[in-house]
Amino acid sequence: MSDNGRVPTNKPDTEPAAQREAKPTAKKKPQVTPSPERRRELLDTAAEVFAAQGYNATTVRKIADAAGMLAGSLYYHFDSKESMLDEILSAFLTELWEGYDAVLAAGLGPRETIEALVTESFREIDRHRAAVAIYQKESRTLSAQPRFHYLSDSQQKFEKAWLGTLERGVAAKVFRADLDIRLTYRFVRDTVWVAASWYRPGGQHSPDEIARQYLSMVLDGIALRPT
Amino acid sequence: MSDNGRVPTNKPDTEPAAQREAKPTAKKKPQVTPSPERRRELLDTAAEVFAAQGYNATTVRKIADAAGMLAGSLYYHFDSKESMLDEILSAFLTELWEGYDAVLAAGLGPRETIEALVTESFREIDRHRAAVAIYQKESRTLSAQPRFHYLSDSQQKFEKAWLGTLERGVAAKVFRADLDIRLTYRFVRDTVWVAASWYRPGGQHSPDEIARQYLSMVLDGIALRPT
DNA sequence: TAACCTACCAAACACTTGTTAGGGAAGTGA
DNA sequence: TCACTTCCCTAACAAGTGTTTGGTAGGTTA
Repeated sequence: MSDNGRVPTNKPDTEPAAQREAKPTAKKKPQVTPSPERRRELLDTAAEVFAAQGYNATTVRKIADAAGMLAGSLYYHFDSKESMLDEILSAFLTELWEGYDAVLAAGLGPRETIEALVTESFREIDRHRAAVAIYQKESRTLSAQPRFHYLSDSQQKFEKAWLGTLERGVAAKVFRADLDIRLTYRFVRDTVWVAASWYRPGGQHSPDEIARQYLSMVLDGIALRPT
Repeated sequence: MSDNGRVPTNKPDTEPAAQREAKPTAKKKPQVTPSPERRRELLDTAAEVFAAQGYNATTVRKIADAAGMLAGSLYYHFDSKESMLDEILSAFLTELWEGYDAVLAAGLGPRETIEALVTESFREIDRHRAAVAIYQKESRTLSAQPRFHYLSDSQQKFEKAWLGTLERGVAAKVFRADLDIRLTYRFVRDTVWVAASWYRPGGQHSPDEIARQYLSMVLDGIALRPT
């Protein structure tokens, strides 16, 4: 994606902890225990609204509307609008890196690694369309905030994985050596992730088919060459 | 770009008109005449802030800060935050279409047309980086508003030009016929315009050099093929 | 029945938002 | 000197913002 890095700090762990203990130093959230299923539901609708309107343009009242409740009621489940965003993004990144790490650990050749990463990316777009769209729009500004520093971490790890693979490919003479490698990296990265802005699940092509055609274009180009 | 269409309605003309006449039916803006140069200056700083923070996250007070004045003072030059955005985007689109129309009228072959359009696009990104970034982030949501309907118009015209050229190229056997043409369109379109998110003028590569390498990747792919 | 918990509502809070109204200082032209 | 214009400031406005507080209906457990 256009701005990413380390595998996210395991938010899903730190937060339930805060709920369980309810230390006297922690100011908010008494010992209520909202169900995780309902939280997931609400996060999904929140993600849709964020993706459609943009995070800042989305009011908590709009989210509540979409969820069929009043604004204040959201605060039974979450302690702020920001932490909804946080949970949406970190959940997405956690799952993304599960897939990526598996690919990177498989010991494939450079070309096959790129193919697997692209395919995996389109599958993530398919599964987390809203989260990816939010990430695309907001990550640049968010990563300045300490709370969302894990976005920068992820971005760095992301760049290392892709750039490294491309460099391996150049060394192994499977990728062209006459291109600026960082330009190539941004090219491949962006072409994949912008797709989240137009992709709709259940469309004409499956994620794997889109990945196949994208890879064909990126690797071999769109020009017809004489046989 | 990712969401575009017709050449913008000539805003630059309708508005000075409204100022000159000052009809009794027009509610606001008395007969003051702010200098166009100062307006341009302020629009440039506003565009930078919009691009950096996002339109909705940008308060008029932040713009005023960046311009070294107070929020209310902006309303001497503009009648709303929204009309600043309007002017930024329509000025950009006007210039963009000047370049595009010249290319399309030149009667080039399909491949040469794509090359010229891509090169022109990177030059526009170089000149209107902020406006392009704003356009990328906000056009999807804005085009729903009647005021910004010219964004949809531009998007349609844009798609027609690029898709038509690609189809001509397939018919002329200079582009591959085995790809989904709409996928190809989005691929080429997005690869070009996302560049606005990372491009900084005065960087390592000139716009023309970036265009050259991008074209090389898009047309011939990044894979090294046996000679 | 009583106690308790979950999930929401009703109503307000302090603050920020875009915008406006009434100036006033500095310059220009007569 | 006077009138006028340009450009900004001060101070406020109403609406909308995220968030909190104190409930309460309905279910579950004892």
